[in-house]
Amino acid sequence: MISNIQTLQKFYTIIYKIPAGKVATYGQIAAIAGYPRKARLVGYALKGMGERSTVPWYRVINAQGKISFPEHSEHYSIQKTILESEGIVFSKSGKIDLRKFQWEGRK
DNA sequence: CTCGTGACGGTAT
DNA sequence: TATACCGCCACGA
Repeated sequence: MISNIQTLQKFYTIIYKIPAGKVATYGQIAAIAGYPRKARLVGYALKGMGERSTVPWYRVINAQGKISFPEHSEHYSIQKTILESEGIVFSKSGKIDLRKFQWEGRK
């Protein structure tokens, strides 16, 4: 957990804005929140939130266009399934084409 | 206080 | 395209 509640709220608020059918990267969320180069904080924020949270964490992926979980883990399959149900397409190598699906978010 | 560890990312090779 | 490194930084042992 991150002690700075303000920062957490900022991250969550931004993530809530990602529309279905689009994805954003950890670094992108951090940058929009005003914390460029602090992508890891976003990962920590999501890791620390409970299962019951309604934050669409599954719409956040890494800058390589891939899911940041081991390919055979439970989390991985859940995230991939949800994203595909929203229209996101995965390539053979498990990558998402950010040119097509990345959310062009702004503050 | 030091160290290892990440739901990360940019650069170099 | 694939590794390897390094910067970054909250946390916990």
